Amino acid sequence: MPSDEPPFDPSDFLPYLLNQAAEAAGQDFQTIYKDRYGLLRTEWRVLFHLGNYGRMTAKEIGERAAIHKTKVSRAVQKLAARRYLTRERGETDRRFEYLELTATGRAVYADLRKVAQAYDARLSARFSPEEVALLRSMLRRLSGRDRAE
Amino acid sequence: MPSDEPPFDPSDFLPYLLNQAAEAAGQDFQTIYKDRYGLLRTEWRVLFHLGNYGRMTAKEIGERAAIHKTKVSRAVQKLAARRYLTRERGETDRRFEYLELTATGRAVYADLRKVAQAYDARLSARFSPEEVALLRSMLRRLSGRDRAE
DNA sequence: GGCTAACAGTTGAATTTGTAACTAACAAGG
DNA sequence: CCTTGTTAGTTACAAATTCAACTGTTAGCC
Repeated sequence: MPSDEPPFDPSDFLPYLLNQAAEAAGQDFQTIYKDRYGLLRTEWRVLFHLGNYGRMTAKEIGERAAIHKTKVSRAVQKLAARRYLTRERGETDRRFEYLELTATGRAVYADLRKVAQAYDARLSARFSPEEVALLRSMLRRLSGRDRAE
Repeated sequence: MPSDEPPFDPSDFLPYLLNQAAEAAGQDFQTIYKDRYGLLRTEWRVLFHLGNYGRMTAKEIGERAAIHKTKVSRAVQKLAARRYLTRERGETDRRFEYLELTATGRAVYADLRKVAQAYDARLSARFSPEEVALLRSMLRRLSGRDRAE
């Protein structure tokens, strides 16, 4: 016996829809970095941030990417074990560790970056440029990382 | 040393953006069903599907909501333990189990549904009706549940 | 019937994540 | 210096998720 009240399809519920879309959109790409380099999602993100912005600390990565520090910590450990990045203690403040991609790490980054761009283009191609632009801006606002609320 | 190539900010990458938005959008609501009824996300989803569409099997739920069968199985077990739903073996085919909310389950559903609707309205209010409509339709297409690709 | 394959759902072991407590390093005030 | 508080990062333990193998049941086909 469904409810008597006006239907409220779960698939109209924004958080639900966002989730479904995010999962579906990330699926194929996930298998690429997983199968090709054995990376986990967090690892891929950390790699991506370092590749794009260069040397930075774990804390910075966590803040920029909104990843919890324990996740960053574990991802960094795995990436370091694979020689994708090097860690260097801060000289003035020894609590920090400066992370930087190795040549290997940069090569992986460059490869995945290409794939990511192509993948993004493929997703975007399903809509008009204006639609995609609006989508991006709305998603940014929803994610609360855009100071425009 | 960031890459020499044109920047490709991770936060421009659609799967990434979708993920961030989904996480942010779901956060507050998650604490509601968690704190108020001790439900896990999957449990809440199963409850919602049964509340909205009425009696159905675990398999149907899994297909509609794109939840893996083991997740559904465990969610159903917890919901049954809390007497939120009843399970009934199919008479013609005893492999199936027909799931249905109890009065308690329906009450929980009704309450959460109200909250969800209000929550959705609050999220949507940040945009124009046209924008929200477009967002929903794009998300549906991305999630691949809309046969329009 | 009796064999095999397919299917709904469950369970167990291995991964992954989340929470909280922890270590090591610095900073500020006395 | 020596407390007290804060910060960057790690670790330990519990909770959740995944993957694969498993049970019980039905269907097809000889």
